[in-house]
Amino acid sequence: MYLCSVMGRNVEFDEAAAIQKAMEVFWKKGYNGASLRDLTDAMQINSSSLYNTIGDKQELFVRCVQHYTDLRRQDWDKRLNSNKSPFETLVEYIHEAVGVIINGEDSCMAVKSAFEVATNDQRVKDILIADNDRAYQFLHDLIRNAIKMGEIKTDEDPALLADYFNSTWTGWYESYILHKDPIKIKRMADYFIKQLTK
Amino acid sequence: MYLCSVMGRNVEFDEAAAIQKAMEVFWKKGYNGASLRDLTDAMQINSSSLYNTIGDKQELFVRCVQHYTDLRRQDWDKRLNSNKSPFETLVEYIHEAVGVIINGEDSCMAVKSAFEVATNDQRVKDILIADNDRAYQFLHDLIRNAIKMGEIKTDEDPALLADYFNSTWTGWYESYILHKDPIKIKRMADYFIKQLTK
DNA sequence: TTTTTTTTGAAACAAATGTTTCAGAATTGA
DNA sequence: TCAATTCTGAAACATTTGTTTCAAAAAAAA
Repeated sequence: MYLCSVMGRNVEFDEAAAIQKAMEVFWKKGYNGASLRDLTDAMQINSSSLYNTIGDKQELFVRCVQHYTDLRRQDWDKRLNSNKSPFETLVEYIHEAVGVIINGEDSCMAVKSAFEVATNDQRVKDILIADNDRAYQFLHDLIRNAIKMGEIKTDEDPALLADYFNSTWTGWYESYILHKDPIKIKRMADYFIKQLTK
Repeated sequence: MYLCSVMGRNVEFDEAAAIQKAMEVFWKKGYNGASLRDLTDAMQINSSSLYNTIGDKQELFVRCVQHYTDLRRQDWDKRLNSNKSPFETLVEYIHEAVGVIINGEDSCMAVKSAFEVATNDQRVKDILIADNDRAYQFLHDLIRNAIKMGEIKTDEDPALLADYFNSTWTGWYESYILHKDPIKIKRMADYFIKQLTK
């Protein structure tokens, strides 16, 4: 991708940090709502540097979405490799995820991007599909293992339950944007957990 | 709002038809993605006419979202006033809604708008809240009456179930944008109905 | 008809958009 | 050290943006 070939000056700015900053702008304002000035201001670089190293606005957005989903992947991996039981891990995840919805101020970038640009930009769509598949895998593994270990008793297909929760999830964000009602989200989360255990 | 006071020329274009056209553009491209040229081209009016009768871009968008939610309200009213039983109405609605997700090509404008602009535009947010409340009412009425008539047996709170479905709903749109898998949506819908009946 | 008021169409508006240019600064290897 | 190469900053680029202007057209009331 970037070869520090033979000679010349080195890139001055921290690319990873710049992507992080750009991601925050896109996350908040959306793809069309974020201007290049917004972005370069936050990244603290000149547009010439941006176009030299990363590329145009679309390319930058792709990188930001990729970064966003990478962070999620890391979180899921960490949780899967903990020494807690599957069901414990699942419940903890759901509760923490509710916390993210309630305390976060900008909803979920993956969801926002799916609705705003996934239909127009195939590369973004592919990244979001991969992210969604990993979310599904995460839930599916936990539910399946919880059943195997007898923590959950259900005659329902774990694949269906994973799909169902994976999508249910999105609606909680919308609900919270409109109603800003933490209790409502918590009740729905509790209901979902209850469905698993009976 | 508009008084055909005493004298002068009449408005030439059909405002309702123009709003409908503008709505379709916003629906497809989003608020920031739709330019005034896009809009006036579709509406087949000059921008001076737009600014004279309706107002600026924000005002136009508000009217379009209002129009979108009006159409939904009409649909719910019609269904509530049918001579079918509550449960029958509910199941029919869910199935038709699945059909809209699967066959429609632009997801749901209310959902897209919630994620793109509800956090920035209080007027849009208020319209979407009212719409969401009506959707809740619709589901709540049907579930409550179905229980009363013995069509549904559940020890769960109808209010919770209505909330739950009302938000679940949104995730099915995202799922379909990414995976374009009709079976997946149908299975989730069937699972939801099954939850109600047992 | 004439007068009065309003809408329309085309053009123009300033500001903002995404992107490129290029001279000079900086860093590397020789 | 010097030559070679690359990055940076500021400015400029052509478009596109949302919005306004205004003369001409149209229609209602006098």
